[in-house]
Amino acid sequence: MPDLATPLIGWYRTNARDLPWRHPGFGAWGVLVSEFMLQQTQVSRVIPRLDEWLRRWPDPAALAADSPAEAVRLWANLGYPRRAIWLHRAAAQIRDRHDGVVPRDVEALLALSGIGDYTARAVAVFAYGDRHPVVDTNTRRVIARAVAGRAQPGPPGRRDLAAMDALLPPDDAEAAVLNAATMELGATVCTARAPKCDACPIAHACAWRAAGYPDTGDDRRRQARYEGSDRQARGAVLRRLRDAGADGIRTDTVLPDWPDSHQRDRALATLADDGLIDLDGAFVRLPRA
DNA sequence: CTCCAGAGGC
DNA sequence: GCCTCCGGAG
Repeated sequence: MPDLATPLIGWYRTNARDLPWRHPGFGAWGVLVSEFMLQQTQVSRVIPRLDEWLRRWPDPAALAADSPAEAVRLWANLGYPRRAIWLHRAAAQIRDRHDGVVPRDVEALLALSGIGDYTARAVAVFAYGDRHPVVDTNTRRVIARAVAGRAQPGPPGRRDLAAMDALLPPDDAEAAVLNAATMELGATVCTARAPKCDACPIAHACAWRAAGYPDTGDDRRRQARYEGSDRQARGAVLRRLRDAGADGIRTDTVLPDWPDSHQRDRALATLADDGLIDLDGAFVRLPRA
């Protein structure tokens, strides 16, 4: 296999975007919060929310000492608000298990709520400089094309970690840069829709290009329609409660004109299950604890 | 419409 | 393996 690491690392040195979490001394807590926010959410939408969070909660103990309700409020419109609850729980776990210090060990990170294969390794690598494969949707697409010669990656799986691990240089610091560089290439050059192969530092070694850009089919799942979905109903309930006071509102005044009353009730039940709201008799509110 | 620095439950 | 979970940008 041709060496992809050297040209990718060289390209990254001069083409990386200037993002807050890449600044030296940003800190493991900042990296952790940014990675939670970046799960399925674009960089441009994360940056302002991240700044607000870190000014209000500069360390895990500060977040853990505040209420889940405030975490959900400041999460605002980032989407997937369970992440705000999980991050609040993770902050309490860090306080209780790790003396308030974001752990460095991947297994310890994986044991925190809301942290999976991607986020655990992203923290260990980008905050602490250790050597692990970090695989996100960008990395999966770059490997699918450059290495496997396919237009799109298959379903995510364990093999993705092994594939990235095989590309990592032995040196910890260089491996960390390659992880970041591969993600960056996928985000800015080897994009899903219109890849800019003319600007690609590994075009000469790309298996997909060498094969003539075959359309290898697309075995990805299609995402469900949002309009009319339970997710839309849940989002509407939470928006209503974020705007309400700490005491919440009467349950029968939540989305009174929602077209499907069963769907509205289902949204309330599943939000309560997720710990995103408290159903307290005739009242509903964001969770105080 | 698709895509996005995924995770967790089953 | 399968599915759900948000919301904005392109």
